[in-house]
Amino acid sequence: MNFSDEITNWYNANKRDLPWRNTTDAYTIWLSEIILQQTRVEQGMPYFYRFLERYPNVAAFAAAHEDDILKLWQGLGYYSRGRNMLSTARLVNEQYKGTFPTRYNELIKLKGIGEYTAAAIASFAANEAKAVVDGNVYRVLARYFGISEPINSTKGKKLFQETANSILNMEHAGIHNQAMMELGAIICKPKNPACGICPVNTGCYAFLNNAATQLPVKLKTVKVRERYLNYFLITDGDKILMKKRGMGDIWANMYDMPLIETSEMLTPHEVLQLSEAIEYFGTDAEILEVSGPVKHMLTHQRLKVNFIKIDSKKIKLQQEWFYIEVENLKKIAMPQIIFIFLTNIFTFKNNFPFSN
DNA sequence: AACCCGGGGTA
DNA sequence: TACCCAGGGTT
Repeated sequence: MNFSDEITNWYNANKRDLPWRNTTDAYTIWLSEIILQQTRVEQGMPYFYRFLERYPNVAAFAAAHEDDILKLWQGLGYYSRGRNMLSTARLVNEQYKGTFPTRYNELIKLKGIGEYTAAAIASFAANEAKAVVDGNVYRVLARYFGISEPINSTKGKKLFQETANSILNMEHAGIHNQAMMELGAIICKPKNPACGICPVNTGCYAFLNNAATQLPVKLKTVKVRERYLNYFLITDGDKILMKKRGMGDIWANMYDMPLIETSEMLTPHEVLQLSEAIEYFGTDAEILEVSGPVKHMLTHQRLKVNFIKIDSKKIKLQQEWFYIEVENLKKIAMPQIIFIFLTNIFTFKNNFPFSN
């Protein structure tokens, strides 16, 4: 048996029962693939069910408002995925009459769909002979063939794609792709791979040369930037002052509170003396309570967040600021750290999307 | 080519 | 802490 047959047999006997594997509907597969980008299967699963229930087809998705998509996406991260999906759903609804395309050359044109996702949808929905290369596949190929070219270099990406193409089962591309990824997820894991029970270990470079820990090779990790965020908790009766974030930074178009970012850690008192703070709140703002700094790690940013509850008689409402009933906070999409903070403060019920 | 975009699990 | 996860977009 060749490589593809070996892993396919293994896959058929050992695969996980995942909901998006029981359909050839391109919309459903698209939904699952976007949700699973840089996201663990277990983490994405509840979101997949919730999105499919709320938006069972392209037309339903296309009719949604961005606020609704972001709210449903809350907690999953990489929120541009949700915004791009809405854009793509609307385009498909118009130009493809609500029928999601299944050809690679059509899919690759759509916003939020790159080489991996186009190959995944095309092969799963229509069995088109396109090889997927995701994090799992990089690992399997690097180890099996002993490829030490970095997976995140231009040269490496090309080489790995060509290698994946060369072993693709042209008649059963969908199953082949699933098997490649499943092998990477279940056997050929990043740490402590289960080489002893791997169906292709007898031909594996890394197994034969005890090199699994050295492969794949990945170029330098990006530096982590430190940011200091000072959020202001301002209430008026049962209302709280919130704002909508703009584009061009983390959490685009989501909601948080009035914010002053500083280049270093300042005390709440020092923050209130900044000209920006005086413009917002005047010179007589009173600090009622302080919480923080709360550390929040993103992939490339280390956030240190202070929450400052103030009482000010002279708040100058800014463009995107507004008061909202605390009861209605559960309806708007917030970054996780804001959601957790406000939940702890107010314990507003129905902690949608997920309280666990 | 380099950088940006989240949140959570794991060793 | 460092690395990874069914990556893609922008500059």
